[in-house]
Amino acid sequence: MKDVATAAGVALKTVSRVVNGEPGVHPATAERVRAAIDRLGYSRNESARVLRSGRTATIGLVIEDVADPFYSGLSRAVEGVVIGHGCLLLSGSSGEEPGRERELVETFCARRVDGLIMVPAGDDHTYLWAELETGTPVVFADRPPGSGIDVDTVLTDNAGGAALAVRHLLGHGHHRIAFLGDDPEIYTAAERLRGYRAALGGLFDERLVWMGPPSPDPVRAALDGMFTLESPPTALFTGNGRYTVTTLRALAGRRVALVGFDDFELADLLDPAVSTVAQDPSWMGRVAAELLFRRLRGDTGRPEHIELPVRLIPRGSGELPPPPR
Amino acid sequence: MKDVATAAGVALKTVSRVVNGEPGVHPATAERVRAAIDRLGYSRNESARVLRSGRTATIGLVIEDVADPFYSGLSRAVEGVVIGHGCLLLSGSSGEEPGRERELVETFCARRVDGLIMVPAGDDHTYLWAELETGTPVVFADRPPGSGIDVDTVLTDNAGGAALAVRHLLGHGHHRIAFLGDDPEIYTAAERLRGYRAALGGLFDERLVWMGPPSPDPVRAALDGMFTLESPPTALFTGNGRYTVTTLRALAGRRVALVGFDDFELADLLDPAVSTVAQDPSWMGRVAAELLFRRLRGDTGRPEHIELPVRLIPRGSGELPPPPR
DNA sequence: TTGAAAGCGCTAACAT
DNA sequence: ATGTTAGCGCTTTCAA
Repeated sequence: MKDVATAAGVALKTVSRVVNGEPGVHPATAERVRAAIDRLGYSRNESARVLRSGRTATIGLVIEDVADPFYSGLSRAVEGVVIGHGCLLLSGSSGEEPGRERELVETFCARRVDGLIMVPAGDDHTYLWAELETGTPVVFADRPPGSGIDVDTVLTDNAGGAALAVRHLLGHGHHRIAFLGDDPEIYTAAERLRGYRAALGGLFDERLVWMGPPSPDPVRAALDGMFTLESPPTALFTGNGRYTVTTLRALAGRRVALVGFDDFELADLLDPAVSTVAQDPSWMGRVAAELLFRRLRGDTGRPEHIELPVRLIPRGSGELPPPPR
Repeated sequence: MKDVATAAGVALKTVSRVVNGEPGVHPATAERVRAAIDRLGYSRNESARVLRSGRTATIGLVIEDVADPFYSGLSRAVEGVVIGHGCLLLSGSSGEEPGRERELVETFCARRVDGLIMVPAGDDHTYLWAELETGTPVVFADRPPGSGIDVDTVLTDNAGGAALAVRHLLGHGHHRIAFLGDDPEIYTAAERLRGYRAALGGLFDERLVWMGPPSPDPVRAALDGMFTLESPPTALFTGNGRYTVTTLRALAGRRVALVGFDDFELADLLDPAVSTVAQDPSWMGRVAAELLFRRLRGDTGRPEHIELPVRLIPRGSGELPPPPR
């Protein structure tokens, strides 16, 4: 900046004004400065600007895994809003590990992000206290913060979506509906189980519930176990997109009624086409990011707790009737 | 840092030493400092560190779209390597717009990233000259840089993969093999067309080639046109994952032999299961990132041009015989 | 083993 | 409309 000033025959501050588009610079002077900038290939050092001004124009995003379509969709939406506000996005994947989540958050905070959006992996977020006190806004997405923290949160109506799926299957004559989902330690899985159970009421049978990681072998074993019960399931409700796919593979062509939580590409091309309870990851990302920027603009209202609705997309698999007895 | 120093009764420099794990601090002193750090909830201001030291420990990644599984897989792999080197990843999507690509690169450079990995959207990268001269290493992935720039590059064997697909279909008795792919302005699309054409030799017929954006209506129209030819195609080769899916939808159940470039989840569950030419996005990401860190470690050898092999995964659709005449 | 001082490149506050 | 000065929080350099 000093060199540009010398080259343009002005003071350093004038260059700063031009670079920042501040008013009160004579057009001709500004032009001279811009010419010097181009000639010297100058570009402002953001670290220095941040150090002085305290504003980084950076938002941190912690998700579970960029390679998961749900989170990459969410990322893309967050990125869009962030860019639209002239900011840059730092992002990282926790891989469902609380320690990694915390490391990422601490790294982002050390870089003085203006705000943070996170899909938590752990359930203890008291380590955020210090940062929250300095005024950095934090928005939780997809899963709520652990106890002791109350900030803006954007969730999906998980229980409602699960109930929707179960009622849909009940409506098509099923009484034995199994649930396969993630470990209930994961918030969304627990909520979906809750909705499933509530909608089933007296029909609930714990032998038709299996929760664990969505790996092929355990899922196949679980299904085999259920199908050899005296009164086997006639319909399945799968707790997320990965589960749906793993389950479909394990079924190996057997035609069983199925509704899956999470929509996925190609659901319409399978045979039967797969009925799903669809969340909208872009919507969640957009809402979370907008909530964050509202805080950055100075909104100090009470924390918002938004629950996004889901919709059931009937495509065939969820409308299969129970087999005749 | 000053406050921590005061609290611990040492000089500021000693705190700096402890924070950076520099040697030459008495264990007891270090312990006092660490206690003060915890008590005060201190975390180092990275901007100040960067300003002074010049090293940001940050890598920039420009891709086409995080929400595309190919690029999200690549991102995840890059992130892994970057984190493993104690750095942070800045990433952004160009959305296939050269202007946006350049903006992202400039933003990253203004933030003084230590290095850059990019999937270019445009074909003029002379704007990188200034940055390259300052010693910032740049690695191109998936597509090569425009002329005038020679840096490390990691590509897929696009032409070879296309030829593999075509030879596979020829081997199953097809003579009329259509190609549907992106606009040849996109490097990978042009290369795949080249491989397709080379493998077909005299059988090449430009009426069986359609290139454009992978939108449902145009693709359906193109297919309809080809299938009403006097001598219609008996097999299709689709130029990327999105194309494969769009084409499958447009086929609406018609059984036509098909091999798609890019593997995708669920390819095995469709009927017929889809044969693909599989690239490995994670591998590409890892190789690109490792190339970058090699440069950051000071390797000044000539630019590397790596071409990753692909493999054909036969699943059924590529092995369908031509219909009897 | 520890500390003091200089200064990275910029912007805020205050002149002129 | 333009310039001057101080200082953001840290690392580097040099000294004790």
